Parts: sequence; C-alpha cells; structure tokens
Amino acid sequence: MYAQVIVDIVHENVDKPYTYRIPEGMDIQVGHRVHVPFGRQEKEGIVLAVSEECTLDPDKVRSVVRPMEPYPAVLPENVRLAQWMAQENHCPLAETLRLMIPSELRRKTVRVRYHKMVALTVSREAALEAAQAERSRNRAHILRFLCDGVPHSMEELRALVSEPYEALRQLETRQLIRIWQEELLRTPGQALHAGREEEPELTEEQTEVLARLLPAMESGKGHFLLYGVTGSGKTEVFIRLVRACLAQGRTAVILVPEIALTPQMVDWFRARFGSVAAVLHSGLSPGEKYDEWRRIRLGQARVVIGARSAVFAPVENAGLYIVDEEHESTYFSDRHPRYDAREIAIWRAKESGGITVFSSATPSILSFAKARRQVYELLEMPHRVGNRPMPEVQLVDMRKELQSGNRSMFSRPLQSALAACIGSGHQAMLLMNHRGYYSFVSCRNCGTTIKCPNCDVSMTYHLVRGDGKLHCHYCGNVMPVPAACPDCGSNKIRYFGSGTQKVEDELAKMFPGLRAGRMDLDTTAGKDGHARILEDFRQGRTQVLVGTQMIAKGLDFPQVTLVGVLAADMSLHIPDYRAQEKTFQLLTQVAGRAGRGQEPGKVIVQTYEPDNPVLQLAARQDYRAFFVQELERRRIALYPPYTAMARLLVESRDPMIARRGAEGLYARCESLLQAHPEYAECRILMHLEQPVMGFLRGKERWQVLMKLRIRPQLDGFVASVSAMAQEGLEAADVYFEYNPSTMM
DNA sequence: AGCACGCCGACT
DNA sequence: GTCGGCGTGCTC
Repeated sequence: MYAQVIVDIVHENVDKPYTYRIPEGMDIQVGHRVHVPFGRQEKEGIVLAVSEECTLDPDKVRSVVRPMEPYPAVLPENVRLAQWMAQENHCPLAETLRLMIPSELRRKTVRVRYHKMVALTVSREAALEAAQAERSRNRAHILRFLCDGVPHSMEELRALVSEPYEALRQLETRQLIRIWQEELLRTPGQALHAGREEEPELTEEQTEVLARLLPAMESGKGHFLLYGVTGSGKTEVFIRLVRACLAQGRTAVILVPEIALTPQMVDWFRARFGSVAAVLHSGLSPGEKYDEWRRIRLGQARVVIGARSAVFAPVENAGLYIVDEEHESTYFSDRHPRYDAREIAIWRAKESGGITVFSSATPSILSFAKARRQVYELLEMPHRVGNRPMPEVQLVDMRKELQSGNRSMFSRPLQSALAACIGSGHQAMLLMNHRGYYSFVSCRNCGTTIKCPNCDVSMTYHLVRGDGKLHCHYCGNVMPVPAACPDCGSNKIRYFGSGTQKVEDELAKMFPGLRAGRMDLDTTAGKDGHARILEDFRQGRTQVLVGTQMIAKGLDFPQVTLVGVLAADMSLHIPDYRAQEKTFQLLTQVAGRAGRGQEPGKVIVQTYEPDNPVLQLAARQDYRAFFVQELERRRIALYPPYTAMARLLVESRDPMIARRGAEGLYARCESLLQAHPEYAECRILMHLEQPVMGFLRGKERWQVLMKLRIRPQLDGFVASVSAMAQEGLEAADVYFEYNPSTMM
C-alpha cells in the first residue's frame, strides 16, 4: 500500500504530494499524521490518500516511519476543506492543513500524559490458579485483584501493594498480564450541574423560528440569517436547536466572536449540556486545549463552543453550525491563510448535511443583502422576551452643552440619569471608544501634536500607577511626555481629548464614593482579566462599568438600566467604507445592554452632530431603515456588495523601497489589465497612493488600491494579483487584501 | 524549508 | 593545492 503525503513545509517547491510505502501491518488512513523521511531529514506530514498502486519508480519510494497518532488527526472532510482553501487562497496545502490541527498538537512542548494500565491476558480461572501457586505475596495479590477482568491503572496497583513494579514485570514476562499506556485527558472545569437548569418557556417568536429551523436540520440543508433584536432570546433558540441536533445523534458547533466576552454563552451551554460540550478558549493551558480537542476528535464532546478557529474543530457528522453575532469582524482571519469562518461553516455544513444559522441584532450589510436575495433564509425576532420594551434612546447635542457652559464630558441629561440610576440601586454602563487618559498631547504655541517616532499617529497619554506616559496604540512604544515642544521648544505642552481613564476619573469626582470598573485593553491584559471585571459588575461590587467597545458585545446584565455613549461620532468619520455600518452596530449593540431585566432601559448618546442620519437611525434602533439607506449609499458610491475592493500593500523600513515596490506592482497590474482585455472590464479604479497611516511600526507604507466590477472573470484577475503579492519583493513586505475591512 | 552539490576567489 | 562564499536544484 502507498500513501500520498503532504510534507509539513510551507513552500511552493514542495507543495505537492509525495508517495511513501506503507509498511506491512501499519494502519495508515487519510488524515493520519505521519513521520516520513524527506531528503536527509525526517518530517511530519499529512496523508492525503491511500492507494494500492504506485506510478513512481519503486526504487525512489521510501517508507512511512510511523503514524504520530493511532487515529487520523485530520478528518477526511477537513482534508478536503484544506484542499479547497488552498485552491481558493492560492497558498500551499501544508499551510491550510495546519489550520486543522491545534498548534498545541504540533508543538513538541505539549507532553501527552499517560496512565499505565494493567489487565489479565488469561482467563479468570487461570489467573486464580496461578495466584494459588504463586510464591510471592505481591504477585498473588495482583493476580487476584485483576480477576475482575477490567483494566486497572498503575495508581490502583500501587495502592494495593507498595512496590508493584518487580511483580508486574515478572507476571508480564510470564504472559499472564499485559501492560500498556493510555493517554490521560485533563478536562478543564467541568459541568457543575449538567441538565439541571430549568427550561424557560418559549416566546411565540422563538417557537416560530424553531418551527422553520428544526425541519431544515432534519432534512440536512439550509442557511439561515436569524435577525433578532437585542434581548429577543436568541440563545434559547440555540439551546433548543443544539438539543434537537444531539437527539439526532449529530454534533453541533457554536461560534462566538470572542470567548472571553461571552462567558454566559459558555455557562449556559455547560449548564444544559455538561461535559458533552467542549470549549475552545484562548485562556486554556496548552494541555487543556489539546485535551479538549481530543475529546472532540474522539467523539466524547459533541458540542463545540469556540472562537473563529473552532470552525475547524474535528467534529464528525455535524448537523448544525451557529455563528453568533455574525456581523463581528473577528470571524475574518487577518493573518495567513486568510479565511472567513462564516464561509467555512457553510462549506462544512453542506459537506456534512447540516444547517448554518448566522445570528445578530445588527446583521452585516453583506449578510442581510444576501438574505434579501434569498441566498440565506431570513428569520426574524423583532421583540424582546417577555414583551420588555426596547430601551429609550436620547441623542444629546454636545454643542449646546458647551454653549450653555458645560465643559465636562458628561452632559446634564447624562449626569442626572446617572444620579437617578445609581440612586435607585441599578447599574450603568458607559461606552468610551478610546482608551488612555488624554487622546493626544500638543503644543499650544505651534500646534504640533506629539507623534510616535515609529508611526504616523498621535500618541495617547496613559496613567500607569499615577505615572503619566505617552503610549502608541499601534506599535506599543512608550515614552515620557517631553518637557518642551520638540518643534519650537515652547513649554506650553497641553493635553486634549479623553479616554476611558479620564471617564473613570471624572466619574469619581462627580460621584464621590461610587464604585466603578473599567474594561479596556489595558485592564484586561492579564489572565482572566475580563472575567474578574465582569464578575465584579455582575455581583454588584461595581455600580458603573466604563469601557471601550468590548463592553458592547452580547453581555447580559439584568441590573443595567442606563447606558451612556460618551462620544458617538468618534468612529463615524474614520476613512473606511464601513464606518457607518460599524457605528450603527456599535450603538445598537451597546444600547441593547440596557433594560434586559425587569426595569426598562434608557440610553443617552452624546454627539456633536445629532442630525447625522446614522446616529438617528441607531437611536430609533431601526435596522431595516439603516440597511436600506446604507445599501443605497453603497450602490451610488460603488462599494461592496455592488463592487469588490482589493489592495496590495507594500511595507518597508526604507521609504524608497516601499514606494518603488508599490510602483512596480502598480505597473504590473497595469500590464496585466492590458494583456487581458477581459480583466480590464473589471476595473473601476486603480490607485497608487500612501494609505491613511503612511508610516507604521517603523515602516513606510504604499498601496495599490482597486475598486472592481463584479464579473465572472474577476476571480481570475484577483488570483493573478494575489500571486503577484505571494512572490514578494526584495526588502519589502507585500500584503494582499480582498474586500478588506479598512481602506480608502 | 533545509541541505546537498557546484563552481569561483583568498589563504595555511 | 584547500577552505568556503552562497547560487541552483531536489526532496517520494
């Protein structure tokens, strides 16, 4: 027998299967990880196929050294997925295959721990007889102990006799027993009370939605977009679906944007499904992660909850893929190889005869547009559970506040709402979409803003244990505040703009004795950083939670009756064609944190442009109106989904090399368009330019930006441009992005 | 990706 | 004469 093997080397030169002989008696199947001789070295590889014949010269063929696991680590379905992805991304198969195996398994650092197991090889009677004749007390003891016919661990035997090894060795050589090793699984914090949670009654909307989903799952096909407002009870729908899926004897995968921010999703599933659910955290130790993965692979865990990469979990026969908060950008992998977890979920669901359910209160424009074209079936839950009202949203004009002499960052409506909220014993959340204390520092005399020496961005003032320093949010550079202006030498250095730290400070001044928590990148850095802050808030140890957008996501705190957005317009004018969409999503999501309990919620949104239509629609929480307006804007301005966007980004420490590199690529794109008139039809725009941050992390950046018409030949053109990027450049980094999130 | 082979310049 | 530079090409 012969195996076709992809060697674990990411390089075009070796991006092809190599044929190896499978030694007699070695069990090798598709998906097995194997050690194979490769040139002068021994390498890891993945088996793509097993066949009886071999077209190669038999003298050239060498043999598989050994399988790395007794079972195929990659499911055949995932081998096919890797092949498809490699084709789509124009990248080596070895690279996409790596996605199918957790890095914990590939690194040597993870020590698989073993139990030694012992069992009889002879009948009970023969063992008893042998024990009778036995001279050694230990050996007799062990033989009698093993007579129950069940394998026992070494620990048990050690408890039985203090020094069992010599006795075991002798019994083994006499072939009365056999000793082998078994992998030990470390399962992290398991089910507290599996299946004991009480069942909430379904709302009419939940019942209707399930009436559509359950038959689809039964028949094994369908892609759904579940658009349900915040607090409409989407999680309960998921739970019922997963239960039905398990009842069919199938498996389910639930993707969440970031596991640390959705602890309740994990809790709910753990509570209802116990150890049948596996969780793929970033917080797990390598050993735990590895073990969770194996529990899935070996079929012990049949529900998987995890972030983006969990879409590759080795589940067999999946009946259901749920993508919660489907609009989140975290489902896009920005590193190589690029993929969209939602697309992978659809591929796998088709492959295994399952359904996909994308879910959001603010679906992405692209997904909703697909639902309108019936690519996805649209399901709606327009009302909150228990007929709770949507929170009331008030836009506050900060220009008027300023005119009437209120220079603080809290408008008077927000101040009084906060006082009322806290006074009545409820909780509040405050969204400030910037971290740090002051967002920039500049010179009063000449107007210079202090910029990071490595990046073309202004530095942010942070207080770290009372010590003020300037931080760059892009490269992490930290430096003291200069005493004098680096440009004009003036000492009139002043601080402007505010971040989460300042909000926390001002809050303390306004409400002495108030207990506030802050959640942003700075406070969540440590292990369990999120968990601690969120738990303090949940338990009521803090009354107000200040944070960046990370507090907007899917959190469920019934005591929150007030949400304040300190500066709603901040994200509205960033140079990104999706800025409107992102702002609408953020505001709607954060507003949805209010009024999830018995008391109705109130939201106060502070802005300098209260007439902005995006803010107004967000205030009305009118997703459909926003969708119609945004889609029309994109149609007119030629943005996705009406067009495709692509860019080639060139970075180099040498400004000349970056520029020349981008110029060269631009010229090659031009000639590509000229050589292929059909490609030229796709061109709407092609620009050579410096991106918004033309200097970042010490590197100069140039880009070729393209806006492209969607035509059948577009794929061919994009593939050629992508190949160009793959070749790379001397002394410069080249990145290719297709429909990326940030550009223009 | 590694690691060989190979074909030219400066040294014990 | 030999050591060693890294250019080119192959690995089942």
